[in-house]
Amino acid sequence: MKNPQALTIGKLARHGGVNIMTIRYYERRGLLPAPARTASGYRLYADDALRRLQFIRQAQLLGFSLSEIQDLLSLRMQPGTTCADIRMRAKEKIAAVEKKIEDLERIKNALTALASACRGKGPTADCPILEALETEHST
Amino acid sequence: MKNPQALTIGKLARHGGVNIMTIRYYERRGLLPAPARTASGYRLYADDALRRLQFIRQAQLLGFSLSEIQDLLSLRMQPGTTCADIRMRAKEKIAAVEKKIEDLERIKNALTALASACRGKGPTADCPILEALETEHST
DNA sequence: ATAAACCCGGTACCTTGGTATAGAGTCAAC
DNA sequence: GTTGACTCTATACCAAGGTACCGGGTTTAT
Repeated sequence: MKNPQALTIGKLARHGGVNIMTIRYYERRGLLPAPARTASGYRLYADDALRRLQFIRQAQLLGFSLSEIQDLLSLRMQPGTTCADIRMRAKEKIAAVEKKIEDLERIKNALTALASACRGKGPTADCPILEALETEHST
Repeated sequence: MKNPQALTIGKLARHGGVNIMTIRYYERRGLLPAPARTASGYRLYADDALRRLQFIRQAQLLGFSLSEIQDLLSLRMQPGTTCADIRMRAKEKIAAVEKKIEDLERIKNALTALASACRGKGPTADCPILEALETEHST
């Protein structure tokens, strides 16, 4: 390991807070480029691999799937891609997140209504929650 | 088919709005009880299977997983289960949904901040969205 | 110099909620 | 009385995002 910034896969994994298998998986998926190898076949990563890993994890935290992240990464590489392209992806994701939030709000309201209709005592035979579940119902 | 209310799997599927395979899958998972069979092995369902199917679908719409639905169903069967037990499941689900909403709100806010930091023109080299993704960041 | 820790590739497995396919048997209608 | 629609079982496959195991080779530390 002559290169001072070269990381073995284990070190990259520890620094990046992921599992070694995850790194190999990302490489298979094309999210991480295939790194240099030692004579014996060990992967050797430069620092940019760590930044790439961070990119992936941050994007995941923001709700992007690995496929979408792949898309973001390849956009970034393609010359001619503009900031606007990236921003569009972000806006699309915002819209998707908003939709998911709305769906969950609807679910929450329906559940809350059911839970408050149930006075919470007695046998299940006449539980309004169970009853409601047995009948069609525009949630 | 002497029984007037007996349904073949195909009819049950159509009435319930699901795929035939889904019904068999629910049976394998234990969500639907194994029905009676004709001499030739065809499944024959009574009307309560349809109600059960509706229960499952409604509960899914409310965000319950199939395992949780299984739990609800077996709770309902157990004598001694009270309305309060059911209500507790509903409240737990409400809390989980609320947490998911909060997570998504956080994601949405982070994405919105990034998108508005990006003026949407120029090359990707200095796109604030991409930059933000490369650095650790308490979302 | 030898044990511990590391790494290799390949493959299989996990969860969730189904869907598809194959090859066979059965039922209803014309 | 045969064609077409239906059903049967068993097994495999899908997305998504990994995780685990295996049998071997390599490095590192003592």
